Amino acid sequence: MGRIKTENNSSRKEIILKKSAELFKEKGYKAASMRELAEIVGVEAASLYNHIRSKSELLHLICFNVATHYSAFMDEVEAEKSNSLYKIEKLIRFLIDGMVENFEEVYVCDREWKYLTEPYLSNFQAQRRIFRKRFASIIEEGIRKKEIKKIDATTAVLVILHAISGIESWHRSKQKFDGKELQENMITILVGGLKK
Amino acid sequence: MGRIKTENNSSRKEIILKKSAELFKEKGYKAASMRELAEIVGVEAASLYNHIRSKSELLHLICFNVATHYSAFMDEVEAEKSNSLYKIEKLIRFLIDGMVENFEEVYVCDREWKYLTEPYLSNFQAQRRIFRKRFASIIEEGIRKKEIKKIDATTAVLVILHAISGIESWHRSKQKFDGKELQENMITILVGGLKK
DNA sequence: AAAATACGCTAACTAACATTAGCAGTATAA
DNA sequence: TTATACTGCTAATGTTAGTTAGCGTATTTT
Repeated sequence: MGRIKTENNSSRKEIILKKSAELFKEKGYKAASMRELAEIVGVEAASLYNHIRSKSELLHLICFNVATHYSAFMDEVEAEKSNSLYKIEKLIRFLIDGMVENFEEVYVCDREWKYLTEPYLSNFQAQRRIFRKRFASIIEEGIRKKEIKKIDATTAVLVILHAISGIESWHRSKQKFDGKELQENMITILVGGLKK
Repeated sequence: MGRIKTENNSSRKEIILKKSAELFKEKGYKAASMRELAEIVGVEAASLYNHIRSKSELLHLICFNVATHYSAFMDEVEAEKSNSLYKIEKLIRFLIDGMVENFEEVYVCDREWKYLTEPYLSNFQAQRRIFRKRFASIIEEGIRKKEIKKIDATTAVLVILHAISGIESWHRSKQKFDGKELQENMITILVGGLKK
């Protein structure tokens, strides 16, 4: 078939990874086959294994890339000296940006992580739990400081995260799509719903 | 193995359907196998086919049960003579109730519908599109009547629906769980975010 | 230029999958 | 009680899956 084109200093493995995220997003991890992936990449299925260890390696690379990215941003936000509502707004904007820019990876991480194998599965779940707890702490801080309504912080986190991960439907319905406008609308609804 | 117990006037087919929803929810449609389902039901895999036509029939029965249920409730709400915010609150409560009471079916309908086969797939997508449009119309009506902030109604629908479908995480984190409290928190955040 | 490594190919393997055929026992209705 | 439909079983079929082995060619390194 010919070899994988390796342009703009991304390795062959990175190309496979990127294409696999697109495929996993479209078909779902289980329904996506290595033969399909190979065809997209422009190579025979067996050739993929010169670059990757297994199908499941692709999934866990995708998931942990996203998780690490999220965790790093949370570090930044926590370090900041500003009120809780602003921190939350910043988080929401970051998450929406991530959804818009790295759509496939984030989507796969959100919806397909359950097919991770041990020990990655447990590790991933732990990271996710921690992220949510840190998010909830910021909300609780806001409630204590009377910036935010008295609500259950866990539920609020859940509402925010799932509202954002739902952006995929948006993607499908409007092809030309204004990330900024989306952000402003969601901030209005979500931050508006929290503000006292 | 023995035959399927058919207690409290539910047919064998209904038992299989119920169990399949649980299995599809836990493993995902593609990853769930008929052999697993058979074992759960207490029978050999081949025996299932005395009651159902195929694996995919199970999925489309689940999805269309939910879709029909949703559509019927939307009829009710639209017929009502009340302000938009109240209608929206009613819809949100209904959707949360559905998520809490028929958890598996709703979850599967939400996350696994893409594995429907034609012509069911197109049909389902159409029904879903219509439901969302009707929901958005109620929000737009509220905006016109100045009950609701000036936001993009489509985005608002998306935020609400995905926030609710995210209740699954809740399910996992707290086993003993108060549906009413969840409802009040979500109404506060979501309706609060819309109200002018 | 020679040696070593990277890469892609064909062919094959094993496992799991949904589903069907055909047969036997069991409940139901005549 | 006999006939009919129902329900379950074993065995088998055809597909598709992920992955490996082994070989040849291209590229990179020495």
